[in-house]
Formats: sequence, C-alpha cells, structure tokens
Amino acid sequence: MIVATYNVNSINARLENLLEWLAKNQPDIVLLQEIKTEFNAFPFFDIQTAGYEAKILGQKSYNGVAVLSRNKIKVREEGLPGIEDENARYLETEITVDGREYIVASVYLPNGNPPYNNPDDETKYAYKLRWMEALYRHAENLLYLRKPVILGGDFNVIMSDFDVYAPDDFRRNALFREEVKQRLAALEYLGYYDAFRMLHPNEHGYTYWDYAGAALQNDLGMRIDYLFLSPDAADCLNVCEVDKSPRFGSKPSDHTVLKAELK
DNA sequence: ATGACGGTAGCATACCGA
Repeated sequence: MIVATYNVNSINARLENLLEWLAKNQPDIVLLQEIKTEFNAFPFFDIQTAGYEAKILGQKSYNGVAVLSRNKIKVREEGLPGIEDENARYLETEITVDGREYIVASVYLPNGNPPYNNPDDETKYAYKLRWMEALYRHAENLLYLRKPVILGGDFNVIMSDFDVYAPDDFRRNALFREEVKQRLAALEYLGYYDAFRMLHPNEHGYTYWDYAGAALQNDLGMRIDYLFLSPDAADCLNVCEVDKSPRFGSKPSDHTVLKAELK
C-alpha cells in the first residue's frame, strides 16, 4: 500500500504536475494540502479520469485539504474535532486497502508566523498552539479505535536542527519555536512514528524549498511535511522517501512529495 | 532590514505563505 502527501500550493495551478506524478507512481492514497479552492472549482473530473476518488474540504483562495484514493473513501471528520476553525485544514477518512481499514487524515497545520506588516502580532501563533493542542487530543482518541492510523500532511513544524538548513536563523520562527516542537514531539510520546525519520536517521529529508533565490539549487530546505503512523501501521512500514522530482519539474509547488509503502 | 517567488482575487495591489 502506497500513501503519499503533497502540499500542492493550489490544485488548479498544479493539476498537470499531480496527474503526471499519479500516473508514474500509482499510489493508493494521496493527501493534498493547500488546494486553495472550494468544491465547485476542484478538478474532480481529471482526478477521477486518472483513477482516483477525491474527497475534499475546500475553501476559496486559501488552505483546503483533500484525500485521493483508488478505493472508496468514507469521510469521518471535516475539520479537526475540538476546535472552532474557520479554515479548511483537516479532513479525516476511512479507506480499506487490501482488506485493511485505515484511518487517514490530511493535515494542514497553521503556519503561525505574524503578518509582515505586523511582526509583533502573536494572534496567529496562539491559533497554531490551540490547533496543535486539539490535534494532540484527537490523535490520542484515534489510537483507541484500534485501527491503523496515518496522519499526513504539512505540519509547518521543523522538529530538530537537523531538519532545516540554518537552524540558528529560525529560532524565533513560528515553525521552530520550542512550544511547537514540543507539541509535535508529543505525538510521538503518544505512540505515533515519524515514518521518514524512522527509516532515515541520517538524511535531512527536506520537503520544502523556498521559491526565492536559489534555495533548491543550494538545498536550503526544511522538513515540514510528515507521515505519522500509529504503532500498528508503523509495524508495516517498508519504505519512506522524499521524491524531489516534482520540485524540479516545471511550475512546481514549493513543497515536494513524501511517500511511504506499508506492507 | 528588506525582499526574493508564486498563488488568489480581480484588475492594482493586498494578502498569504515558510
């Protein structure tokens, strides 16, 4: 079973890139973030033609998450339980693959940095922390269902110095502050496994490079996209890789694809 | 210190992002 996560930075701007990747890789499940569109403008037809059902939680212009699957998708949650959220950031589904029922969620965690024109405004950071508290509580509840759980997406958190090209430049950044690192690490204390890091302790595994400058060419990246697996799903983990090819293609997203194979 | 770069909305430029 192949599962992938991809922050597309607009599904309509990235449709060709996505379809090409689907055709080449034939994943069973794909989690998308930042689709940046509402239901009426989502390219259901093209994705269905490629062999995938799509469930989305959409929103005009910003945010938006989706789950694609070759198998039937049952929606469990539209929005993260336990928090009032006007943004489309969490879609939880149930999908049966090879006779096994997985709980699979596409996660787009808030960035948390202040607006450029108001650098002291901590409103967005406070929202990020509240969102992470709700995610922690819900992730704990999911473990009691005794089904394999996959929480994948753009978590907007750099977990350690090894996950970013210049850690000292990011100490005060909302992606790298101590509270957010602690809150994401808490998922691991619950029993979730960081699929990429579990198999690759000595590779950076960057999933994002800024468009500006020569960030990609100089590998000035950060690892902020993750696949977190419940213990029984982690037991089946066979492969987990960052696929940099979509980032090198034409008109790329600033993120690239993270994929895993579960036996 | 700022901006780079790119997407959306919508038609000039503001907002958002990591």
